[in-house]
Amino acid sequence: MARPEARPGDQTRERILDCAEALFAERGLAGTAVRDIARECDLTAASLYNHFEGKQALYEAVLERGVRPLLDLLQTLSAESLDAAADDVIEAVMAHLGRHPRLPRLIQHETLTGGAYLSKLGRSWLRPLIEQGVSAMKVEPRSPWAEDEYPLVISAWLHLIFGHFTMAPVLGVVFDDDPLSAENLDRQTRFLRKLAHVMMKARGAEPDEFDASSPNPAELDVSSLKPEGRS
Amino acid sequence: MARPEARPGDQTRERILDCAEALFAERGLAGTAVRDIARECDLTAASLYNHFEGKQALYEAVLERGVRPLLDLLQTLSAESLDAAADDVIEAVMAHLGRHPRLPRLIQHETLTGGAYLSKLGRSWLRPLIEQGVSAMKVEPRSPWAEDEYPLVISAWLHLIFGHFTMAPVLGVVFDDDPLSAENLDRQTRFLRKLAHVMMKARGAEPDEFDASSPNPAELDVSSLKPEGRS
DNA sequence: CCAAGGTAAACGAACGATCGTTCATCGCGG
DNA sequence: CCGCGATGAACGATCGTTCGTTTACCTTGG
Repeated sequence: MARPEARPGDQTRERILDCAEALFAERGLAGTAVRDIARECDLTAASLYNHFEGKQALYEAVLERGVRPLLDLLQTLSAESLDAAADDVIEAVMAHLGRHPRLPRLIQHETLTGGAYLSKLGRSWLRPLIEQGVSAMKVEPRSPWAEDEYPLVISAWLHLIFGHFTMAPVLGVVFDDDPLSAENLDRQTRFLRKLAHVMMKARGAEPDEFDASSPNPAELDVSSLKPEGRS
Repeated sequence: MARPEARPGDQTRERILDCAEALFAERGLAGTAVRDIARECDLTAASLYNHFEGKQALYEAVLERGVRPLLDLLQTLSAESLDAAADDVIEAVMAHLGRHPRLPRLIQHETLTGGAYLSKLGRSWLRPLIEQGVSAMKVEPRSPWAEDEYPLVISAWLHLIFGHFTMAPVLGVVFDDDPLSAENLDRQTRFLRKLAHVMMKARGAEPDEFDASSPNPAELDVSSLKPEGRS
């Protein structure tokens, strides 16, 4: 049997990654000093260079280690059932992010600062996610959404799920309650499930009142769509 | 005659704020050097200290100048008609942010790094926004949402609108198209208007269909999150 | 009308602190 | 005894900020 934990080096490496992830998620790449990471895991800055080539390499290792499991999770979900119920995806993703609440912040930092890792992030992670979501929507097309709106719907879900984590600090101030507590995460998950039902299963109802079911909404003039004024 | 442009000082000050806003929104506070800001507006770092007390003061001035008009806009909207149609709010906010696309990024940076300005941001800006949204929802209660879900609904709209801007860089990579172009901003605005109709005007319908199929351990104390602090 | 004086703003130079990184050395387990 | 990993010291670069000086313009007294 290969001893699974016989390599203390990797153990140290993992510990460094943990501390770096915490600080990078909180302060971003530029706001985190190598010496701070070292101090956080009872090391010296020089020691980190025995395990990583430099600050940038450490940063990308943190991102890679964080993003990979999420990517795997989504692939697993789509493999099990292509028309995986939105419920299950929401449940699984929220549970995963609840266990790794720093990940959305890491990704949001990288997105905002537009680092070198951003294009890889978009192409190898977000693009398949969106494509997968779009094709899942095509399986069950009875929804108020036109096919060219599917990417917007999936992007909206990205915003809804990630926003709960990236906005958590300021929402915590507003509600005087931590949005990332187990209780509130569960609450948000149930809310998103309900929202999914409202969004997807909504009766076509009277879309005519609002949208003339034009297949090409690009030609509509926004200012002309004033469905109701106060009377 | 008082010459209207007899004060080049304020003009310079405004130019500094412009450059600082651009760099802070792109790289964050820690990632932006005072010398970079100075170079951007053809000045020397030393000159900036004739107009601002320091880097932190400049940063907060940028935030203040950016947030204030948005706050005013929302107050104006709620003043005109308390039950201001969600359509109008979406339209106005998206138009404003489209004209100031750096603002959501500034706020997101501040939220992520949790600077000193965050609590003021939450209390004086986001809190009234959410309270205003919640009370607007109470005016027209025919919607699938329970009253204790109103804060979640408003927060969701925050995520939907801000997300489009903060995620723009990575979404641009995915779709190979700038989400902040006039065309795509218009498209997103129309999408959000439609989503508002789907969310608000949807049949209250059968939540039983949803709750019954839910493997969720019943409804815990959903009323625990405080929609309003006072009691 | 001009000269003297005052003031705000821009600048080059420099400060100490901290940044990421390198390197020679040391300690310790296999 | 060998070798990996932790270390303190030190490097040049860059950070935010300060200082003394210069420049340009406005006011004011004669």
